[in-house]
Amino acid sequence: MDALTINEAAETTGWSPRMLRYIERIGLLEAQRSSGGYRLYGPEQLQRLRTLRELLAQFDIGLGDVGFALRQRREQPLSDAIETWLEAEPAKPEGVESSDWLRWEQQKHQRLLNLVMEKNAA
Amino acid sequence: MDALTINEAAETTGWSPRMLRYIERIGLLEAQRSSGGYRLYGPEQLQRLRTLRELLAQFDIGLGDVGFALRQRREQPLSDAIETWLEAEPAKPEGVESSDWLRWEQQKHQRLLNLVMEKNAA
DNA sequence: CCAACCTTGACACAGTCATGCTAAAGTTGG
DNA sequence: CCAACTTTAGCATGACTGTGTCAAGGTTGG
Repeated sequence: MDALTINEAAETTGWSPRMLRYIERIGLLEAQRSSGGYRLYGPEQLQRLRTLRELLAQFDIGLGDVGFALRQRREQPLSDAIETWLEAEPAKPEGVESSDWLRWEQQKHQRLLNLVMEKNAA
Repeated sequence: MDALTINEAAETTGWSPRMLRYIERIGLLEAQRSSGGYRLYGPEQLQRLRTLRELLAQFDIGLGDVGFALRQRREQPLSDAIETWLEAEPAKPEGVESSDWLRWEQQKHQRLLNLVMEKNAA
C-alpha cells in the first residue's frame, strides 16, 4: 500500500497542493487520511487526478462543471428537471413561417390581452 | 400567432430584457425575429422562460449550469468523458483499513521510488 | 527530540457570471 | 412622419471561481 502525501501527489499529478485541497473541498476527489490527519493519495487517486486534468484541458471546462455533473448524477430530480427543460428545446418553433409573420402583430390589442391573461393566470 | 416583443416578454416572464438577451447569447433559448430584427417571443418561449426561472430557483443552480448541461447533451464525447471519470468515483477505496494504515508509510523510500517511476512513465 | 512536512484559516487577486445602464442607430405602427 | 420601442456594443459592478501565499499550530519519523 503506497500512498503519497499532498506535496508528493501534487508533484506527480501536476496540480498544486492548494488545488488538491480545493478539489477535495468541492467534492470531486477525497484522499484517505493518516491517523494524524494527513491526506494520503493512493495510485488510484493519482490516476484520477491526472485524468481530471486531461478532462478539463481537452474540453476546456472547469472544476465547477465537473462538480455540477457530479451533482446531477447524485440528485436525480435535478437531472430530470434539466432534462425535461432541455427536451422542449430541439423544437425550433417550426410551422410559423413568413405568411404567418406577415400579420404577426396585426393588433397589439390581442397581445396585450394575452399579456393580461397570463398575468392573472400567474 | 401572438408574439411579444422583448420588453413585454420580460414583463410576463420575470426576466429583465437584458437577461433575455443574455439567455439567448449563451444558447439556452432563442426567439424568432421580425423582418426588422426584433425578437419575438411566442407562448411556447414564454412558458420555457418561466420554467427556466423555477428550475434555477428550485435547485439553486445558475444559467451557466444549464448551459453546461446543454453542452453535455450536444457533445457526446464530453458527456462520455465526464461519465467515465465520475464512474471511477463511487469506489470509496475499500479494503484499505486500519491494519493496513498502521504501516501506511513504513518507508518513504518505497514511495519516493514509485514517485520516480511514475515520473519516468510520464 | 526536531527538521521537514501537513492542517486549517485567512487575505489577495485576476477572471468569469449575472446584471444594470447608457449610447448610437434602426424598426414599428398609428 | 414620428413617438415609442428594439438592436448591438460597451462600461460597470457585486459575487463567486480558481489560485497563490502566509501564519499558527499539529504530525511524522529518523
